[in-house]
Amino acid sequence: MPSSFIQTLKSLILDRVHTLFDLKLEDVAVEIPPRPNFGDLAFPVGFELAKRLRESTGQKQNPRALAEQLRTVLGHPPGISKVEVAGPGYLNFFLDRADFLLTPLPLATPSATDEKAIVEHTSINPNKAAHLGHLRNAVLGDTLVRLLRASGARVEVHNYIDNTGVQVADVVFGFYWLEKKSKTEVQNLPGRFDYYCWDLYTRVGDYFRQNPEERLRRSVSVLREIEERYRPSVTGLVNPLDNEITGIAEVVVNRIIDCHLKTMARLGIRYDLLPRESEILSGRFWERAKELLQEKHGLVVRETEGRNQGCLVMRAESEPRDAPAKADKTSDSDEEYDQDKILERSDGTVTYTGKDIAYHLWKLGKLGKDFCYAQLTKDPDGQQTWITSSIQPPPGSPSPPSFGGGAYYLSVIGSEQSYLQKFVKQALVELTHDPSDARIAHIAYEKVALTPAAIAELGIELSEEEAGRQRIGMSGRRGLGIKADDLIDRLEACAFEEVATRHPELDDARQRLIAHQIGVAALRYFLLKFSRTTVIVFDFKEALSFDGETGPYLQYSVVRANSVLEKLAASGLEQLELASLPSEQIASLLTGDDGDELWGLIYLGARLDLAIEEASANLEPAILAKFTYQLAQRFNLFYHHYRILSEPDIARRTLLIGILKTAGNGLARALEIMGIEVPECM
RNA sequence: GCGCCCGUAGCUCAACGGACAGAGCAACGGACUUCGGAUCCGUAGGUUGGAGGUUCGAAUCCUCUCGGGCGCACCA
Repeated sequence: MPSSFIQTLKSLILDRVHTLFDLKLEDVAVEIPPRPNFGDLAFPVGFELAKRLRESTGQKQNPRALAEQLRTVLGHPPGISKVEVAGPGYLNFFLDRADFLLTPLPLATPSATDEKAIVEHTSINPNKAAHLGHLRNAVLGDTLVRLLRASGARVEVHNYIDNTGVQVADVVFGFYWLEKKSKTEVQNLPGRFDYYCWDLYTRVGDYFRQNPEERLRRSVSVLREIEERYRPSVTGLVNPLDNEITGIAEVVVNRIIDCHLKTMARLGIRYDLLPRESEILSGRFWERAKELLQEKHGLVVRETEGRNQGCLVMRAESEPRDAPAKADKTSDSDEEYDQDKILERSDGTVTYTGKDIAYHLWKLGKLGKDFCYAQLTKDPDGQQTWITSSIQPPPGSPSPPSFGGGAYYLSVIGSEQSYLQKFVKQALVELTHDPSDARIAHIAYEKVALTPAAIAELGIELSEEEAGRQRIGMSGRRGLGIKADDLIDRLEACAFEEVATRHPELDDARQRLIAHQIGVAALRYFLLKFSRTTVIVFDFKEALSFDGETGPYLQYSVVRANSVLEKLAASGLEQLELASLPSEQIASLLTGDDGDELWGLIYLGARLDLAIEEASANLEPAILAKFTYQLAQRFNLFYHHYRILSEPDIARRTLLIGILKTAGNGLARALEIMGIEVPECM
């Protein structure tokens, strides 16, 4: 694999440092200088050298003088026009602009391997409509997938379905006891099923707040019943549909999954596999995982006394493994917490953490078990989505691809679950003997919150305490949130209004397509521009805006570039290949103030690969989002500053067109990774 | 009590330990007889919550402190 241009320069510097100062540095820092007159690549190597030489010789050295010494032995690296020493000890490299434009040097190289990555995202409880908080998860996850694929990785996308949890049980309780509906009635309920469940779920929550004893008697029994159905017994599996309660659960889950997939498809988000929790139970994944865990001495313990008596627990890292549970744990007061994590309850059932460990072992191909699969959907473009199944597929069914067995995995899960995920990761790292635990990652992100004002706008009442707070997190449990489809509808409606007035000549279908593309761009960029650790405080005005730092602004830039190219093609103007120009001519056009400005755009566009690399390495799509916006700004400046079609000088015009194409292509590529389409016009 | 995240312009957010802390929004003032103004330019706005420390260099790392969020279930 060819190493990147930056890597080559680094090696050169390290080599010269070695011969000149007899010093072996492992690496040397590189940065993009803050101002163009500082060159294109800066190495603050003088400082590092001074420090290291002082450590080894005890003598103080001048960083700038050291950089100067280094400069004299660098020679003339290919692609570099000059090297300057600047500031208190920087080594600044100036790229050969014309050469670079004609044959761009690779600033970053894709870290392509043949290994399979498994990315899990979305994973919404299948009992209600998706809200904006869920969209943040899905858009982050989907963009990570696209980002990894852009760096050449093989990625398998999972959307985990917790079809046996309390949330589903609560809605089943609502249908069965509050509404007295039959399985068939639930199946045939007309209208938006996910919206119906959204309201029902809220009503169930209210009901349980008023009748707490009902929760214990009814809902928990529903939960147990659902779990029982999927737990293999000596008589084998029971068909869940045979029973009214589990039948309702099955219907709810299937109908909601269908809604969620449709919602996500609007944003261009798809999945390869939907692993269901029921199959983790019926496939006895936990039993196998438990065996593996117990083979590791001291990793898990069956408590014989204390508050966790009878449970299988995993010791917190902070506590010594072999130590018995603290004696005073029975007398724990309210303010003292037990750090250990229960994996198996005293009644023998497994907790979420236990199931998650088993599931993730399977993801890495370390469980020694597999699911059965059924094809769920097949799109016209051939893309298939599969779902796990409790039964062997009938003969003649399409055979599934090989799922699981990834070299590593990334799970997009809210940061409020960090504590839990720490245990999952700890278990996984121990069981897989993989010291590179960075590749088993919980991608934590913060929630989308609402202001009390926005909640009031939704017509939801708050307690006095909450109304005084600055922001309140979305909660499906309380029906507190912006429903995903509502927001997408609103965005598309706003965009449609604009498109219809700007382009009355287009037919309705095309107007709607463009409005859809713009709405999705606004939403996806809005969710991506914040770094993962930032709590997004939702603001209608900001989210519905198409001006400034928004997705539509990015699209508009590409549309402008495309429009110039169309006009150019139609104009019959004489066109030359950029490569046909003498490089001295290009060089002179890229000199001076004008040249600096043009070069700035060329060089920024070339750094897209660096941004992609950085975003992948940090698993932070916001890095790419911010970069793309910067590139679009720069492009718009260029667009405004230079008339391309009316440029009389053909050499200059050729250069401008070349730059426009490069920048436009770069922007389009970045948008593709963010899942944003380029409309035909805007 | 313990753990994690966050305090940067009026508001919302950026800034691999590097050179003078940058954008958008809001405000105000401008832009060629348009390759489309969903654009561009300018003005104004900052002791990076506070105090110490490490470093040639700190918004960034360490300690303390103040303020906010989230966790710490035989729920997920």
